[in-house]
Amino acid sequence: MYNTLLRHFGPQGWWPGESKEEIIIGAVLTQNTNWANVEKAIKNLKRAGLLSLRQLSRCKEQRLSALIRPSGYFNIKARRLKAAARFFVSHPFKYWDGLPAGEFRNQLLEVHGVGRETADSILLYAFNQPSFVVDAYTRRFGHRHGFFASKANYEEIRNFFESYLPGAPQIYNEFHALIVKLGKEYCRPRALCDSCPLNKSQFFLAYSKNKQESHHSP
DNA sequence: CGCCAGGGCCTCA
DNA sequence: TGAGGCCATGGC
Repeated sequence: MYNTLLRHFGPQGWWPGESKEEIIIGAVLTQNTNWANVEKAIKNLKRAGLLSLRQLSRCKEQRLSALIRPSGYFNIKARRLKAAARFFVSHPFKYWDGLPAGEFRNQLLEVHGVGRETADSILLYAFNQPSFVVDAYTRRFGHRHGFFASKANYEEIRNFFESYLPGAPQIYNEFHALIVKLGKEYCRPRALCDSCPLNKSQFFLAYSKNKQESHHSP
């Protein structure tokens, strides 16, 4: 499926940010939010010279929330950005060199506003660590293909992908980005299976046949 | 107008 | 542990 998606859509070139710091900031801003809105907030931050964790840690929360208003949840996200900024000021990037990714992940999860997906996005896209990112698109895509139950928990789903994929960050990076692309164009809330690039794959056909035999809905 | 978008925290069983 | 409420803007 990875190869089919890559062939169909081409390399996605993620993360859409230019620096580690911008990726971390974007990971918080994009929580349950359209990326286009995040870009407006990032542009505001850049113009204000605040696209930096050190600057964010010094900025007043109220000023910050005004700047990131277009990204939605601006009061909540201002607080979360401050927390993430403080975290990386007290534990700079170099601090994590050579430390186990699992420990880094646990520390990230302690930060207010950094949950599993945000932590994994930071690990994978800012630090090139092989942690598979599970988002709403991933759940929808995986559930529709019968990989796991719709109510499967985060770690269960992450483990599913990590156990079937080579543990290379570049693969996790590209696959997640491709799943997002698929989720936006085909695997939408109302699924467009007829034109989906995956409905011609050998795996999909075998799966559909299986489903039919066991009387499940498609 | 309603739906949706690259979640996470808090509360309460 | 997990379900449910809450947070908010902007595009279609």
